[in-house]
Amino acid sequence: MAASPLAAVTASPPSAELLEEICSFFRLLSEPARLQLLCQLRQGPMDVAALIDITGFSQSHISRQLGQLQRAGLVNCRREGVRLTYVADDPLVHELCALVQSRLKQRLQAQLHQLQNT
Amino acid sequence: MAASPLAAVTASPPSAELLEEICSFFRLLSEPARLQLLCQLRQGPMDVAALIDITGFSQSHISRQLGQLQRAGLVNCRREGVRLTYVADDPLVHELCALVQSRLKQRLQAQLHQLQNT
DNA sequence: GGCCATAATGCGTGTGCCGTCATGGCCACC
DNA sequence: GGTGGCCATGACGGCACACGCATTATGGCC
Repeated sequence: MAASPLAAVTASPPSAELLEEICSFFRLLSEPARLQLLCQLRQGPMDVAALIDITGFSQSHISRQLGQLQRAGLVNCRREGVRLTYVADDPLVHELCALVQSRLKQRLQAQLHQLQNT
Repeated sequence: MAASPLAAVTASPPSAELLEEICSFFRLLSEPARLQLLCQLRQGPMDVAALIDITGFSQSHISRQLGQLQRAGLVNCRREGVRLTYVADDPLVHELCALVQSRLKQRLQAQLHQLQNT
């Protein structure tokens, strides 16, 4: 059963617990700071200092966000001497972003089309 | 250009505006009430009274959430006499949920596997 | 037009989370 | 062992938003 990951969701509304978990996942991605970190780490491994430098956020904030992402399994870290190097090798986030992005794009095009017909 | 929707995201970190928009979209899905509404409407068109009955939320709350979803283009509504019937015929949300769900599942399996090896 | 049901909108409250300051723990190096 | 740089964590302010109550706007029916 449930050979396809689509089946369980398509068939009937998910249970309250599953729904809550899915929401928690989306919530992780709903924060610009976290998504920015993920997108930056997509480029390749980085230590915290570099992330602070790029994003401009405080060190404690970066640390907290990375902690959340790590608990969700979206990033991992390895020690490089005294520094921690974070990696985000999971393609899932970018699949999701790509889907949403194409959606936003097609929506804008539809709005543009409607304006031209007016 | 950008024949594949994956290309733009994979290549380089998205701009701040795009990132913000993507976050806003994820934010819509990060609320259990909204995601529940979307999942219910996936079953088929429904009027507001039915949604109130199923979810147990107040009428004003349902109305607000549906308004947000509608502005994002995730639901539409048609008048059926005095009632409004909402529809959510967009497969995107369920693609996203399915991806996240399979992710959660595989993560739980990994944790289980690790416990068995201990 | 008057009336009723349905949906949308101000308003207030509460809560959860973002973001920073300050502190504490950890590791390498002297 | 002492010291200094790097990261994590407790405490706190502030703000955004979920959620319900009460009210208003809107469309069908007599």
